[in-house]
Amino acid sequence: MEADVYAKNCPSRQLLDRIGDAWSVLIVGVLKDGPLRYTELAQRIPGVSPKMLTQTLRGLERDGLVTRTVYAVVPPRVDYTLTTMGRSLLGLCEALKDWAEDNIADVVEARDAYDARSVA
Amino acid sequence: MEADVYAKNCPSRQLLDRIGDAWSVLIVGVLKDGPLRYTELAQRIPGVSPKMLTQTLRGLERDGLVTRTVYAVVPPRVDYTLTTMGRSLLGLCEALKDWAEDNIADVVEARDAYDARSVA
DNA sequence: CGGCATCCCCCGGGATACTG
DNA sequence: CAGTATCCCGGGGGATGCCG
Repeated sequence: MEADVYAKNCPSRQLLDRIGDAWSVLIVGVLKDGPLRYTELAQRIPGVSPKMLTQTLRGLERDGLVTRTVYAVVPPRVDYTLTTMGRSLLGLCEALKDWAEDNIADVVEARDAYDARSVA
Repeated sequence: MEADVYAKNCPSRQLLDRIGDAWSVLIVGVLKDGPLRYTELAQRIPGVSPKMLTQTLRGLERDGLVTRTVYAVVPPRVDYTLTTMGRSLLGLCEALKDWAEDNIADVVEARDAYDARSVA
């Protein structure tokens, strides 16, 4: 299989979009220690709307990165877990997260410098 | 510096968006072997519109990941190069690209299975 | 609890055309 | 060559409200 993200119509480009999506990265990252319920996910990812949370989870499930388990109890309980493929993405997500956190200071500085230049 | 992508208002989230952006990943990846001109970039990234190319390059430049060098010649010549920080992203971009290309087959399969289930 | 439906607004981003 | 300018459409994504 010769997938090539530099090929215009290669589906691997869509995949790049998915794993680049900030919500996806955050969700995968937060699932690293085990299954979480819908509400727990919402709590650990401040700022995510119910809509985006559901939507992103559905996408991850469809792509085989996350498993959705429904328990037939009252009140309802739904667990989300990483699949094997999802777990293979963990390293990348953490690296992404670490890089962002390590370099944000320099980036902010670069932005200020750039913006100051534009004004002048 | 305590950056935390899981903090709602931390600028590192914006950074996550930037390095997650597919165009950014592709541009950084294609610059790994050295400087390229605007047109060369356009050629090596099929499907990118002039607008998105310029816009993404400006963003990368502003964030201090790419250097833009203008030569005062006719016809005009502009080179784009990775900065040191930009180069520090290279490993990540390649890992992203590799993961996408390695796993797209499984993902497509998972999607088909998921969609078949929905129809039924 | 864990959603899905709806409304609605904003803007990302493609296509096209023009300029220094 | 390396953009900028303009138009325009689709959809991303927030807010709200309802259901099993």
